Amino acid sequence: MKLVIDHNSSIPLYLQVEELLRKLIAMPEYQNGKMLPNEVEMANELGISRNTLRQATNKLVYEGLLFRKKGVGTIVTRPVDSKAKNWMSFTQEMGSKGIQVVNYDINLTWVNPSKRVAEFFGVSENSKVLRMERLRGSKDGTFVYFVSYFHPRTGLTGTEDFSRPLYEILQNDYAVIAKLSKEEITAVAADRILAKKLNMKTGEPILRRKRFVFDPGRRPIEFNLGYYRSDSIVYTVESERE
Amino acid sequence: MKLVIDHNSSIPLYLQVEELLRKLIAMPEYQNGKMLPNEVEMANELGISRNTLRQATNKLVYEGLLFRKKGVGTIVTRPVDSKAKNWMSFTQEMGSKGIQVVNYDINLTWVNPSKRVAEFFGVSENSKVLRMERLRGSKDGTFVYFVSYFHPRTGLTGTEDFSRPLYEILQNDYAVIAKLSKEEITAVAADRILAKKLNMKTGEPILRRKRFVFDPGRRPIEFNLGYYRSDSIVYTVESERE
DNA sequence: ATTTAAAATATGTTCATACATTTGGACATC
DNA sequence: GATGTCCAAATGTATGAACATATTTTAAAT
Repeated sequence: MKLVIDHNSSIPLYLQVEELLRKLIAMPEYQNGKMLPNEVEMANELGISRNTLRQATNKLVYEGLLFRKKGVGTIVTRPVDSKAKNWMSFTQEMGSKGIQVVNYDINLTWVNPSKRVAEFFGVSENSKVLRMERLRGSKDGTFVYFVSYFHPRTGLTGTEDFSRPLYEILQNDYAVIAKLSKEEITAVAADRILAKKLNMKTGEPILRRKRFVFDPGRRPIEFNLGYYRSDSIVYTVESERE
Repeated sequence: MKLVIDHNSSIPLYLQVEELLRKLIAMPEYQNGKMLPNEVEMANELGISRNTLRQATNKLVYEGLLFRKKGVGTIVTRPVDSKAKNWMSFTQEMGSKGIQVVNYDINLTWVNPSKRVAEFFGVSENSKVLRMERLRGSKDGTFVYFVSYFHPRTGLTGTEDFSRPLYEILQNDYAVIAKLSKEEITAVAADRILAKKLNMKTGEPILRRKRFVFDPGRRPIEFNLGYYRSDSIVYTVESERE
């Protein structure tokens, strides 16, 4: 693609470049984790300063369409849309409280998605999605939880270092950014299987969380289903209204 | 307010300034449409370049906390919808789904607060707070929940029309505005009393929500403790991150 | 072959500067 | 009083440069 802008236009250069970048990263050859040309080179090619180019890219970075890695380059995530903050992964949540989290068990298989999960990912119920099951808890055994993560096309192989937060793995290694999360929380009674996993009695109350995770383009990237021993884990929400 | 930053810190100047600005615009004298000092002057005062100052401001502009008017200045906006659109009172939630909510029982008394509630309100455990207990549900009996509301000094008398949403009553009649909410959600087993109220069996799982509510000045205005039959009520959360 | 060190590469931060554009007020004019 | 002109002030756009820092690649040393 030829990178050209109009230096005599009344439209500011940085806006022209922003538009250009949007078109650029929408092209197939830039989809999904590809790197943009480096800043200095690209600025030269466009006949603008590096600062002006950065002014253009900043907007897209903020929107989550691009993200920059110092010393490496600027990487295309996946398209469109943005807003604000909140939520961490559980490792981080626990880590920030000085509690060490241990993966007791990790199980990786390809399975047929349930109807709802298939619908969420927009795939057939006959297709396969990656399911990662994790039993996790603190070293001292004061809390335990069990989560199943479902992934469609993210390219996870199963050989990753899963002691790192999952979102970090996805972002750094696969340019997939978790941006929006919708969760449903209910209380359920532990069945035999769960009770055994979580070291509690059948029928005792468990907190169940279904989480639907989207990338900046509102495309589904993960579904996860978590069961938490509620005597040890409290789910907290903070929200503000206008 | 003295505008000072640390030029020898390892934290980038623009981030320091960003934090500073956040504090600045949170102050009463900058609330609601007030203008910030102009860029050139402010940059001088901070001992940084105008560019660096703008880099800091940009973030807040993007978040909607500030907006700039060319030829005029930079203006502090009204704090608008910074986090989740999330949380309404339950009446509204249900109302928006076309389900009619009925107050089966309302109980109003003055009680001593628990240790945590006393701490939250900043009052003594020997003082009295208003407790309003509500058993509510749908007319057809498909769901039921039980909530206790605790209020310190809001002036509620108990003679109000409680078919209206509580937040509406507080806002319209007492100029108390619920702005921030922190919630803790756990799963617990129904005890005899709760089981009877909610028409379920002892030991069955219930969703318990503790909610701490603050006004715009971060002053505590309500604590409430809700128990929800989880087979009929799902708690949903939607959050976005940067 | 493995480890270490250095260099190359890319983004990150910061500054100084210049000119453009928009707005609002002062002032003169009709 | 209404209108128009001009100026000052504030943000908007753009450049060029320098150095910092993180990452990867390359080369050297062991």
